[in-house]
Amino acid sequence: MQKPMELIDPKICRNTAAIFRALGDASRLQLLALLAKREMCVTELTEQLNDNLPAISQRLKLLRAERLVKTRREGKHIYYSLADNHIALLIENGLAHGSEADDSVCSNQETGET
Amino acid sequence: MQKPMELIDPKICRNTAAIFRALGDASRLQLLALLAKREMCVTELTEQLNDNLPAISQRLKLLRAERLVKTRREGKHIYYSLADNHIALLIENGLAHGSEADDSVCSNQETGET
DNA sequence: TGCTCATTCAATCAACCAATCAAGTGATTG
DNA sequence: CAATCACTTGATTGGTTGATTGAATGAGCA
Repeated sequence: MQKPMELIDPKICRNTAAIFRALGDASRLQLLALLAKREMCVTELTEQLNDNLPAISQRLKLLRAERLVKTRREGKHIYYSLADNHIALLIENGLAHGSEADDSVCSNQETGET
Repeated sequence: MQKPMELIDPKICRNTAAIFRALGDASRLQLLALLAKREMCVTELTEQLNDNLPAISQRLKLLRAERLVKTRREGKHIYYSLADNHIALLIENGLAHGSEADDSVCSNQETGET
């Protein structure tokens, strides 16, 4: 056996993996990309994403648990935004890579454009 | 309803999410971090990570399917390495964020250190 | 204070995921 | 060409995850 190499601290590893896992879903990613532009409340997100409200609330709950988004209450509305700029960078970075990746991974080729 | 905002192309979104999902596991992340240093064959990875061989092979299969790693055969050995530098950057970036994150997320505090 | 709107929470269920083990493949060596 | 080494594959199985529904909460307004 070769000399053992330095491994990453397991705690950090789990932490980081949790962040990546939270980013690892198309619906959540779309949601985050929207929040990267500006803060929004659940209702507006629901309309923008054309999805049902509890589902989005559920996703936001998960993202909040992983501290990827933060909230701000204003009267009746609760506004969501990205927790910090680091996250925005990570998303941007990932999307850049995801864009240039080949399309042979996806079997369906709907454009989704209006 | 406010004016609809530009959503990300669903195909790109799924693609990116798939990459993040592949990164979203502590074992795989540790594996990738090791490969970020230098290419290695399965046997060596098994020793370095102190895990069983089929498990690691299985993880590599998944990572290969998502094109995060690439292989190079040399005689009996198959050497694995990161698919491209973009991936290395993404991992580095994520780990940086994962390191500075608080530890209250994890409920168990085993160190896992030998 | 009671009503309503915006949103969250809790529980259930289906789908997906990853670990494991045994068997298979493909390249080198005698 | 048969054996061995290095690794992959396939099937199973237990554990996680996410969607859904309906009830609950909390702020503002009459």
